[in-house]
Order: sequence, then C-alpha cells, then structure tokens
Amino acid sequence: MEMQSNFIKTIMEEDLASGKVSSIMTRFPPEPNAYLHIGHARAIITNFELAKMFGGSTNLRFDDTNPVKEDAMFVDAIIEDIRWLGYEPKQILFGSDYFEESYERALLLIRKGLAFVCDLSAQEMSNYRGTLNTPGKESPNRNRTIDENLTLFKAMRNGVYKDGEKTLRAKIDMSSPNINMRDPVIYRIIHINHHNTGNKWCIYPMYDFAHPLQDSIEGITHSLCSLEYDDHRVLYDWFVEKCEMPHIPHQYEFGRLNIANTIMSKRYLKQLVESKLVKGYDDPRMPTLVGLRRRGYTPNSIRNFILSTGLSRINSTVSNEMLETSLREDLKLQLRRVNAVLKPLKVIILNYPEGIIEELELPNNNENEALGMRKILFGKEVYIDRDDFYDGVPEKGWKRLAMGLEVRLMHAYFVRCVDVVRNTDGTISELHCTYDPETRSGSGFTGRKPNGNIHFVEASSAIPATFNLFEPLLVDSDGDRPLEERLNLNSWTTIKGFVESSLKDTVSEDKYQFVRMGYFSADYDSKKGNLIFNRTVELKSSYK
RNA sequence: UGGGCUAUGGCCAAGUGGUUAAGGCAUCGGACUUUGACUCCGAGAUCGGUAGUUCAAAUCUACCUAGCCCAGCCA
Repeated sequence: MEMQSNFIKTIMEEDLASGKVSSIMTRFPPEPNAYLHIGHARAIITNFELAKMFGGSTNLRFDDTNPVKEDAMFVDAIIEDIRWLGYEPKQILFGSDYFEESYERALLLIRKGLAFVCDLSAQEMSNYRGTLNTPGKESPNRNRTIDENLTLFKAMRNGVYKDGEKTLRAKIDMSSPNINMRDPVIYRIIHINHHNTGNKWCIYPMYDFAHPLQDSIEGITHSLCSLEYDDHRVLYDWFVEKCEMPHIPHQYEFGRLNIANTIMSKRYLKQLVESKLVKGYDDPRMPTLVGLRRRGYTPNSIRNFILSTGLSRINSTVSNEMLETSLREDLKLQLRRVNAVLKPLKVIILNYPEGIIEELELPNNNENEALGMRKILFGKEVYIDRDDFYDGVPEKGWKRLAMGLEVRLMHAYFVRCVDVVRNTDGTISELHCTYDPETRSGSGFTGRKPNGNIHFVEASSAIPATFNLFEPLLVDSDGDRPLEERLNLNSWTTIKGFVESSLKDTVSEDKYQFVRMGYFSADYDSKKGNLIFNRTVELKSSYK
C-alpha cells in the first residue's frame, strides 16, 4: 500500500522542489518510559515511510532528558518493536548524547543575555506565570548580570544546589499570550542516576530546549510531532535561532490516531497490567505492539492500517474494523486455510464403514495455488462445530445442519442428520448422520444442492487444541464513565476443541485461517502436544 | 473581548477557484460461491452555519457556531 496524499508529504515535495532541503531526514523520538502502542505506530510509520518515499532516512532517538521517569528496560523493547514493524533506523541515538552541547548552547544563551538563573520555587514560578487570561510577572532574578548567571549556572551543573533550588530560564516575554513563551525553564536540577550518563549530570534540559537542538544536530529536516506541540513551535524556532544552530529543522504537527473503544494512555495501560486485569503488556487484548503481535497481527497489517487512515491535523478515531480488515487482507492469500472445530460436537456417520479412514486432497488456499495441496482425513466419526447445528426447526435461510437437513462436509461428503442423541439433562451428546457416497467431493456430483457447507475434523486423528477468543477490553466508548464500569468482563474466553492433524508441528506465532472461523496465531505458550491459538480476528460474516 | 488549532457522507480522508466532490472502512441491495468468507456489480454527501467576492467556491473574504490543545522545574 502506498501512502496517500497528505499535507506533510506535500510540504516535503515542495521543500525538495524549491531546494529548501536537499533530502529528507526524520526522526522518531520516544521517551523510554513505556511500551509502544498502536498510536505510536502512526508516528513510527509516518516518519519512516515519508523519509523512505523521498530516499531519506530516519533516526531513532530516545528522548531521555528526564531520568526520574525513564528506564533503560524500555530502550530494548522499543528497538525490538520498531524492528518488528520492519524499520531500521539510520542511527539509534539518545537525547543524553547531546547533554554537553546543550549545556554549551545554554551558556551561549546566557552570554547573549537571553537566559537567566532563577531562584523561584516551583510554586512561586507558577504564581508568577499568570493565567490564560492574565499576563505573568517577571522573576525578581530576571536581571541578574551575565557573569552572575554564568557563575550560578556552572554551580548548578557542579551540584552546588539541591533539586528545585534553581532553574535556568529563557528570557522571552512574561506577557506573551502563548504561555510557553513566558520565560520557560530550560534546565532543572535533578540529582538522580541517569540510565545513560549515570551521575555525570545533575542538571537536565527540558524538552522544549533539548528537542530543537537535537533535531538540528542530527540534521533533521522535518520534525514531526502531535498537535499539542503546535503552541511550542514558536519556541522551537526561537531556540534554534537564538542558539545559533547551523542547521535549521522545522516542526510540523499532525493529529493523533485513536481506535474506537481503545484507550492507549500509559496510565491506563499500566493500570490494567498492575491490577491484573490483563496478563501483561503483551496480553493479546492490549493495544501495545507486543500485545498486537502476540494476538497475531502482522507488521504489514499494522502498516497498511496506518497508511489507510491517512494523516491530517485532526485527532481522529477510527473503528477497529479498519485494523481487522488490514489483517484479513494481509493474510488472505498467504495462509493455509485449515479446519479447526472450536466447539466440538461429535457426529457418527451410521452408514460409513467401521475402521476405514480415507484421505481427501484439497488446496491449502483455493485462492492461491502456490500454497499447494494437502490431505485431510475422513472417517466414521467426525467433529463439527456446535454452532453449525440448529437444535430445532431453523428459520429458512439457515445454511447449516439441523435434524433432517443435509449439508456438505467440505471437501468430503454430503451428510444428513437423522438422529440427535441427548444426555439426561437434554443437552446434545452427539449427532447421528448418514452420508451419500455419491456426493464425494471431486466426483462431479451435481444431483442436488446441500443446505450449506460446513467444516469438520476427523475424530480419531483430531489434535486437541486450546483457543483463546477475544473481545474488546471496553464495552462502550463513553469516555465519561469510570473505567471499572466500562470493562468487558468477557474480553477473554478460552475454549477447547480440535484442529486437523496437519497442524501437529505448529510453532509459536504460526498463523492459519481456520475455515469459517477466522485468523488464528499460535500463542507463545503453545507447544507440540499443547497447541494454543489466539484468535486474531474473525472472518467477516453477513450471518446475523 | 488570552492564545493556538480544527470543521468534506456513520468513521477516516483526497481535493489548494472551473466537467456528474477521489478512495478506504462501515452500511444496505444484488450476482457468484464446496468458507453465510473472498470476488464482482450497485446505492448514499453540495463540503459546520450565514453573508459576500467571482462568469464560476468545498476551495477566497467576513462574521458566527462547535470541538480540541495550552497556566509541569513532564514529554
């Protein structure tokens, strides 16, 4: 799938055409403090695809300027996720790689009289900032001499002060209607071990200061971020200019992508994991990339999904069906279409000879010959899905089995239900059917039409398997209701059934289309002798 | 009477003054079908509102309305 036209692509084309830039360089700048989710996928895919489209490249840069919130453990996880999606960063870098240069640029700002050391406490600074409707007041320390600022800032770096005791602030405009311009803090004091730089630093640059510098140093041409940074762009440009950065990057904002009924906030995902409502960040119900992967989503399906949603300056919410459609389309021609019975109902074929097992040949994927043929078994006892039998008189239009009706067991024979055997409590224990040898698939029989086609698994060779079926974690999209009330208590169902014998060597992450049932992927816990499949998505169905 | 951003069918989204406003998802018809799948046909918007500019506007202007973001020493 090609990336469709969007405003950023247009900007890049124009910049290239006008000579404003000679090549495209983008970056994906995650903060290493959480697992990546499908929302991040939009940023990753957009940055990489856009650069690739114009022959440019993309850096992965960990935005690790706040050691109190970040953790090295996420670094490897994020790299792994990006590679899984199929992208290779030109370079893997850290914001902390630039601490020395950031410091030098801060010194430059001070020397130019554009930054000062401020003694205000966090609370005082908040009071001085003013409000959305009223201008702020200037810090009493705003007019310190350049020499004094230099001395103080160096002392900050040297660990003379405690956390929060002083900050370095840009000197801009306390009455600006844009609050970001009201003398923003650019360095704060944090005495804590940093995952990369250890205890080398006790002052850390703020995002607004660090980011434009990082972009400039790396030669980023188009720095893409989300809409809420729109108000920060003027500050971004201010730092690039005032710090006299030789390369001038430009920031462009685009909207975030949300999926209906899916919450992606870190706080929420963490809450789900810590309260054990899910089994971890890679729980197949989670919108994390590790969760989607475990569920069975492919990198290509995620990429196509993201590209199909387009890109604009609107925070959009698309339905989950778009993601599901991408998965089906990706896998449709790639996978073997095999038989699995999720809710087994035994069928005895009364007139089929005892002790005979025959082999039936069929295509692995009737839309893709390249996948070849395989054999399945058929015998006197088979399993069909309970949902394929209607206990009673079905409405007309029913296209499966019921007492007295005849259906085709796909690629085998027509069978007619002649008896329903029940347990003492009235539930069905097994079905008795008869088959018609003349209706063997491939024989060219056209004498009559069956009442539908259902799949089956031969009983003696069937391999027991566990199936995990999922529903959304949330039951509705009413964001105003408390989370606890929105949780779907049936989001995970485990059932046991059978798969055809050809699946015996299935290994973790193997994927199949189970005929009429959907796309499934072998779970990480699946192993020979104990097959476990996650249902990634169901097949579409017009049956109500 | 703070600032910024946005507004095209149910959900996304092309479109940047000029034939019947792309496409995808969803929906509803119909054909086909050894997956109620797939595939194939067909159906639906006058572009937030109003008033202007123009021979001509979703595209320009003004005003209005609605939604989102901003007052971390978070990113």
